[in-house]
Amino acid sequence: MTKARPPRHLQFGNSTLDETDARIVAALDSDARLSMSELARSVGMSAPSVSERVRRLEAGGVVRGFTVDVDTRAIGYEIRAMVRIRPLPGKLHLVEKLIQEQPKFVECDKITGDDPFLARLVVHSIEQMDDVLESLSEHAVTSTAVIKGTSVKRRLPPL
Amino acid sequence: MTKARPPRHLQFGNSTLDETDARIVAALDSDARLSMSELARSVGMSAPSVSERVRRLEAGGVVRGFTVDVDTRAIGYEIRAMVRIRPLPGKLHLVEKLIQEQPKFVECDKITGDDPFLARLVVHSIEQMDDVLESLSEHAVTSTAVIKGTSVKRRLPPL
DNA sequence: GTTGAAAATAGCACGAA
DNA sequence: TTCGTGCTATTTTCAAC
Repeated sequence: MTKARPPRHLQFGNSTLDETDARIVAALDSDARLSMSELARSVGMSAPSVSERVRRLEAGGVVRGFTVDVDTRAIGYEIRAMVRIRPLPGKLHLVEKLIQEQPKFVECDKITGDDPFLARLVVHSIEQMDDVLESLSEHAVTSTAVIKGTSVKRRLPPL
Repeated sequence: MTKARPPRHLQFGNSTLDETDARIVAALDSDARLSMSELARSVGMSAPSVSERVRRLEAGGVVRGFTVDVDTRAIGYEIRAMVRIRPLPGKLHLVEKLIQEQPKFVECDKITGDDPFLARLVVHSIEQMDDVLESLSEHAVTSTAVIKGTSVKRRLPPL
């Protein structure tokens, strides 16, 4: 009896990608709008094969979708900040809802430690940042660190 | 004398987008692989016009590119964490370099406050997380918060 | 910004390895 | 089961307006 490799459709969920899938994902990460033909050329396969692999990567949950990388500063959001948020006793769910409903919070993770939330905030000005933080002050304590620059731009880990 | 609106090609860099551009960017954010035809239909314009607007959004720096949203858990990175990093005296640049060269740090911002760096880390296991933090311990003090979940998935601020 | 034609591409069925 | 070929429909691109 030969050592069975799990069928491809079960390989997603915890495992690694094969060489070809990794190259496809990496190529799409640098330009998600590549045509299937270009993609196929860059990995040395036919377009239908690549197309099918992308479909499976999406179906398997590895690829959640394709998005645009917008420079928020270019549209007037001059200030970015990371805000740690500690709701007052009994206000955890209320505060989470307030964060979700404030669209200038562009991302928020629930984390371990003293502060349950860590959120990314973009605003047009310091005054506007103060307004947003002020609107939470009744229900939570916040610690804000303004972003001065970027050391590592969002990237994929090793595939 | 009529109140002059700045010409479109100078509008990027600090201003807001017009209604159509905002709809285009929002549509691309939810699916960056939409065809120009579909995009054109959704905003009620011809394909060449939409195509030209997208080209200008890229040239103007509003759109930096198109990326894929990968679920790192689906490829085995079970643990995500936010790590605050405070280099020891004189080691700021060395530490920044170490962060940049560790591909499991998938993002890192330079921030104000006691800890100069705030980095996002993805790892396969707690043991692997410890390895990464250990590799910095000679040059920096770290504070790690494991991500338990997400309150706000990365999204665009109001356009 | 729109239209229309030519080139490129995507999607499908089918056959080969 | 995965990949490649050939077909048709759709899309992209460019020109002219």
